[in-house]
Amino acid sequence: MSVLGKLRFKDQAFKLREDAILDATTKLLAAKGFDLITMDDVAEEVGLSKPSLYKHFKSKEDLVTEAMIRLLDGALAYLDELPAEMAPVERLKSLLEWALRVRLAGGLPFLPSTNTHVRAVLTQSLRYVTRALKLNRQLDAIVTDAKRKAELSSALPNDVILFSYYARTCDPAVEYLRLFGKYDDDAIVLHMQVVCFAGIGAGSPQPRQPG
Amino acid sequence: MSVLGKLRFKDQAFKLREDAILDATTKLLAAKGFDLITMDDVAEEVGLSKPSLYKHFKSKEDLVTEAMIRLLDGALAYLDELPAEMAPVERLKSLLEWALRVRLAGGLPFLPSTNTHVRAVLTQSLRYVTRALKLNRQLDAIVTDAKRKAELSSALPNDVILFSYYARTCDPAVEYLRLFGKYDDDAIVLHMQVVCFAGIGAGSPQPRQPG
DNA sequence: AAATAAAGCTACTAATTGGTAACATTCAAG
DNA sequence: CTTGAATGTTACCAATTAGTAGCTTTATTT
Repeated sequence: MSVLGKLRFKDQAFKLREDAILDATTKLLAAKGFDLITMDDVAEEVGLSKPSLYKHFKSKEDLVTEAMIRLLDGALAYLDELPAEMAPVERLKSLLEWALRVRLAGGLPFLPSTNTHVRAVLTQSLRYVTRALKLNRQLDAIVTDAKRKAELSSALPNDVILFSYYARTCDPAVEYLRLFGKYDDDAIVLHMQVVCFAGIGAGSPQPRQPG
Repeated sequence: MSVLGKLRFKDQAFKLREDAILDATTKLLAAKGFDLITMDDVAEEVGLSKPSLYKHFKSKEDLVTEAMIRLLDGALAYLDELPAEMAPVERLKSLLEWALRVRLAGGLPFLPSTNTHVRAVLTQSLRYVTRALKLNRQLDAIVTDAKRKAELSSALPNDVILFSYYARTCDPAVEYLRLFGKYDDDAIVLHMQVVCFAGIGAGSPQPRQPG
């Protein structure tokens, strides 16, 4: 094992620890939300002392921002890996399903929904904003394509569709159905897809078979 | 002016102060959220010292619970005053419009959407839970009626419809469209109604003319 | 083995927050 | 006018939290 190998091992250990911290942060953000999560919580969840976290992240805000950046990267990667021949509306449905399943597994939506404080923090990060704009551009293009193919409502402006779509990825109805309903994850995802694309009004629901 | 009149005047002053406190609380809850709102904030907004708030409410939780109860009472009252001959789906649309306009005016949705901490606090109050269940029963009956009249999707279970409906009353897309779009309140309400009842997919939108 | 560097922790600091004690002011009763 | 009650405030308390100083432990280098 060469010196280079040893250095890599140490770097790997550092990275592993960093990922463990980010995992714990994501889990706690989903459970408690940004305003109630504490660095003590994260430290305890990882199994380190609080000051040790500051070897990896310079502040709580830095930590949360990096966790959210990782989520956005996940969504961008997911979009990238969808088959090129997939119809635009199917892309949107697939990403929505992915996001909902992440949430049902205890994860976070890839965009913060309502917390103005989080938003203020995140928009201070160029790395975060760059990714969010990239994702938005890609989804906007997909929406435009889907409209052209009569897959999405042409009566709704793109930004209305996009913001509503984002809101469906973090729809609180998911938690309520989980807590108070009798549905498994597949059923919840299916219903949420219907609600997103066909609404709750009378019409022809367009269910997508769960993957 | 009789002694009784004086007592009533004092009671009125007390009630006026209490309403001012609740107004301030509602405004701050909408702006900062439950976890970031402080009693100092409320006191400053009202123009009293913090300890004075405790003459009216025994804790921060009591204050917030009463503010939310007042909102629920508002929603129940609004439902009550709708014309008896109004179609069920129109009732739902009317209440959604009311809720959205309240929010666009700086107010709060009548049900908390995602904050588990708020929910835990509110469910400790019998007065709150009683009202929430009452509203839910009324809306469930309306949904059942609307389904019978083929106004709502019969493919979606009632609770899916209801939780989605509640989520639309606090849809974060409203804030985003307000912040980043070029829409006035009427347009936002109209779009949100379409998104709620017809979804974002291709179909026949069922716009309701803004009142 | 000794010295140095890196990693990790205990103990601490400053600031904030919900709520209270004690004091001050205003109002009402005698 | 004096006294007591009611209302309101300043100052304070205890607990919590982000972040840091200084100490300890572990790993690496000489």
